[in-house]
Amino acid sequence: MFHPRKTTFPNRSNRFILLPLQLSQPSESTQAPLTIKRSSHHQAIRTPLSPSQDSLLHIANLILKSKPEALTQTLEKCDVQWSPDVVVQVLKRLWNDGPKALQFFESLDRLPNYKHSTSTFDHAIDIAGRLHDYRTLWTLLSRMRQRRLGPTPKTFAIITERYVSAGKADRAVKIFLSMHEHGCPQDLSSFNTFLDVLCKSKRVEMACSLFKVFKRRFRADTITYNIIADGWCLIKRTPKALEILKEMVESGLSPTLATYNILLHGFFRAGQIKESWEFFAQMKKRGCKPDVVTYTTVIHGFGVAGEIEKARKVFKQMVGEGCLPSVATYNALIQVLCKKDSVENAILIFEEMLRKGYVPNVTTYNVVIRGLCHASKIDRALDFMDRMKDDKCDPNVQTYNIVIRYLCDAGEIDEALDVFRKMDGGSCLPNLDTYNILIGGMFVRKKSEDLVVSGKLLIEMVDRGYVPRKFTFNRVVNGLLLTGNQGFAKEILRAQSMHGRLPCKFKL
DNA sequence: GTAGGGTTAG
Repeated sequence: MFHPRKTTFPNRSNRFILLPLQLSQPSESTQAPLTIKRSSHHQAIRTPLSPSQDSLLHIANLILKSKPEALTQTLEKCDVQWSPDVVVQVLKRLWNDGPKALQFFESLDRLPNYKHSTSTFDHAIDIAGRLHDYRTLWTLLSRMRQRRLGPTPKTFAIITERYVSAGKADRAVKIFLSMHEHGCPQDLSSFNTFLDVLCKSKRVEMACSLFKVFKRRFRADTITYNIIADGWCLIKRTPKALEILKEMVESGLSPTLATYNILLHGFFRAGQIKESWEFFAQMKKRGCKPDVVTYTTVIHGFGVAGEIEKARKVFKQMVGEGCLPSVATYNALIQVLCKKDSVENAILIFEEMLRKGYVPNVTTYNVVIRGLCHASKIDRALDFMDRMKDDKCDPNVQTYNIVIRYLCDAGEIDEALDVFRKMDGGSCLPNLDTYNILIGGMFVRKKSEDLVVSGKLLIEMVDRGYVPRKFTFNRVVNGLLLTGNQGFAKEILRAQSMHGRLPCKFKL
């Protein structure tokens, strides 16, 4: 499944706004891509600022609407000084339309005054990998090398992650081990990154064997051991994590606070609540001062286990012990209140965090919105979504997915479609989950017109590089046939044979 | 893009 990588934009809202002003301002002065302003003469006036979100949105929409053959022309006509920074931002906006993003990347190469950078190549390689288009991926890599722009260790982190998440972990190991043949030597940090990629995809056994073979060659450090321990914790095998940490100490490396936080989280994840509590107590007793990550782990862990009072108590305690909660701490508390207490109590905490000067981020809003939807208060959830826009915290694809899912479940299909339409003209393109949720919703009312919409959505998602499951495909085609839409059903089947990407099962 | 906390329900 496709999961967009975390954005690399500075996370403004995660900062505690009572900090001195110069600390809470992300420094943007070092990069100065150009932005567009139109005078009354429709002539572009360029000012040395990054393009505004609005103009990026405008550019992304132009690209989405443009036919592939006209794309270079469209780009020439854009009143933008193309620079790698601007291109990366546009590629991020086109993230959920991989084929378009790659067309955009290619068209730029035909512009006389623009040259791709290491970073734009990395993004294009990432997108090709996500589309499982490995031929394009390796072509891009060799072009990158010809132009002396890489590949860098980051490029290989991207490639190996794409292979692992496509279920090709063995191939990823070979690629990692052959990095040097592509002009990129391995070192400890690329080794650590690769082990982390394997662990995060739950290929912990494989990571561990690789670790055993190469730990001496790469001189495994604390971070290596932490990565492997966290891997075992992720699959709830805390005894294996403890084993690794024992080995770590024997090899002369000292655990850090991160090590303890990993283990603490592991106990909670494995449902070993008693062990978690004892471990947390031991940490404090032995003078290992918990930090905000430790407290957030404990609050979330107790909450998930249904121990709301304990979670609240720890939240109160942390301030007394000289540790201020972060936005993530609030998010953890709000989430567990939604789940195990009530959304009303969660909103009280949300309001408390505002009073104390914290700036909620998109996760905060998503947690509250989900809580409201879950309590069948969809109208209030929609109010919160509007409020996000006012608070300069744009809804992301998850926000839309939550609301669309609950609207479909409640049978409010027209409202769900309304929200969906807002996405396309908006800042965020639908992802695979969005299409699956909405196509499923088109079967709720058993209306012929809904099935036509489901067919259009199916075609659109394929155009954007998503592969529907066989189940989805058959369901839509069958639905169309059963509601007298034979013509459209045939059209979809024809598109299927042309694309060759759709699952092939259905025969007329 | 060398590690640790917060976003889905079933």
